[in-house]
Amino acid sequence: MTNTIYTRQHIIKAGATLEACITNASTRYNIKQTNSHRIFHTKESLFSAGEEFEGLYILRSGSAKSFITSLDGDEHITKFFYPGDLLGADGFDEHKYNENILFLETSSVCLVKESDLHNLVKTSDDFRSCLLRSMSHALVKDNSQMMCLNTCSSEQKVARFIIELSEQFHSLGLSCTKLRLSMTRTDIANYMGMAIETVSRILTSFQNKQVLSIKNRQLTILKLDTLYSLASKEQCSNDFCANTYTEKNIGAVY
Amino acid sequence: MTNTIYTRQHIIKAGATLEACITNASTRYNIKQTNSHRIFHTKESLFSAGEEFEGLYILRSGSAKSFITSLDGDEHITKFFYPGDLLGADGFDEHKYNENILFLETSSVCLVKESDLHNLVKTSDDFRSCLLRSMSHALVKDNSQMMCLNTCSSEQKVARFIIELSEQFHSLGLSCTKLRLSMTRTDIANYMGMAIETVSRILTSFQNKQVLSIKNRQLTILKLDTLYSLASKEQCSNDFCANTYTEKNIGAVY
DNA sequence: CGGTTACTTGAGTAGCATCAATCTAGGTGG
DNA sequence: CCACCTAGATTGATGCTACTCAAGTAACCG
Repeated sequence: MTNTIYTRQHIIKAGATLEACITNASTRYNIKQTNSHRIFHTKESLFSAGEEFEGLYILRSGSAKSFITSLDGDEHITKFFYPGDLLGADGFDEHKYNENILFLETSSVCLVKESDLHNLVKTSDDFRSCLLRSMSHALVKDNSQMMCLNTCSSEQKVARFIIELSEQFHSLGLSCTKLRLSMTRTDIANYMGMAIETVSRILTSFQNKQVLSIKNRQLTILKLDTLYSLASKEQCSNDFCANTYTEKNIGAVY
Repeated sequence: MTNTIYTRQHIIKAGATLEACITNASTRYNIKQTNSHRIFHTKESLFSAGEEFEGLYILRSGSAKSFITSLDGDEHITKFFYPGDLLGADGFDEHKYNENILFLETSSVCLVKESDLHNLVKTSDDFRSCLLRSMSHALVKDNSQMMCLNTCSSEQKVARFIIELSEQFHSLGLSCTKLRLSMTRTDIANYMGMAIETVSRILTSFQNKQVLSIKNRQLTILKLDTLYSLASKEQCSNDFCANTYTEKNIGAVY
């Protein structure tokens, strides 16, 4: 049964299910399963924009980032990936990958070759549903990310980023309050469309508010509910935002 | 043969091809074709977020916008649609539509019911490829839109918006220099993440620079190449941006 | 342990949003 | 057919968010 109740984090499930589907369907419909597993290390590349599309990858462990490059050479991070996530779905378009994937830590992936993919889509109802759902979910996430980029203040952006991460970790069965960031501050800033100094300042202000504590890459969320209210729009209008830059001056760490 | 050479605008082709695929495949594989055609008028809604997913729509004529609503009720336009575009692909995710679609003018659509969709994907190689390509292309476009929102100045955003529109029109066989905007300035501002006043000011500045002329919704591009350079990053750094707000004061319309 | 990369903090300012007022066009009803 | 009304668009003045530049500190790696 694939009729699970779908939550906000279900891309993970969909991803996990995808892999299950592959195993199931391969044996059931007697499809020669050629999906290979590989391990990569920090800063290694899975593929780059322009390379021939070979199939989809499922991230099994670790984490990665995808980025595209503008004509003038600067890079923009489009997404961070965690176990269960699908990599390379943008490759169907022109039959070559559209983005670059770099691993943020030691990670393992599993390749589903294009030919297998088509067989699986044809024969397995589960797999077909999973794949469509997974790509569809990516579109949904893109929309909400775009809305955030367009309408959120920097403070809200950082709060949202941390919450998203926390939920992601939670859905993977990890702690949602104690997390290790696998990306740099620069990566976060780039992804969220802000200056690295702003990210740093806001994280410091969150620490001053006792909302979280962060040392290097080790993040502990102290007040999850406050973080949520910082991420929502109404909350911000009066005090919080204004204080981000000035609170040191009025000297208060209540 | 679906192995066309893919250009920037090929989502149109893919959309068009999609429809062709449906017709072909339906007759060839004897699939009961239940896709219905309907006509909508300005400001009418195709579906709203949360409604049960029934299938995909292909826009045949006219134009539409999609938007999502945040918790505090404000709306954010996520995309504009033109003939050939696929509507509702985000519905696979939770089996309900995720966004709202409103038509910007009198338009017609064609529904491909979910059941038909699955049959087509199973039986028709062409249709399957088209669908995957189409969804994949949406992901690619999202990425470039996000990069634009994150890194472009307001001037670049407006320039890019117009160029995108021009290319869209061109790929539809219409003039790429004389176009009628089907959306309001407010819509453009919302989509591009800026204030409506800023959009208006920049359009005025483009007119002063003789790059384009715009009267109400009727836009004529006078210098396409200049527009392209305004949209690229390097160009902006020195003169143009600084002058956007001040050029009137120094009084010059060279 | 020197060199590089990552991060923090401060000061100054530009770009753009906001507020407010005016203008225009399209639609409606008397 | 004209006067009115409302939504859409323009233009100006002002202020704030967040970027840039700059300098210093901390962590990491060979």
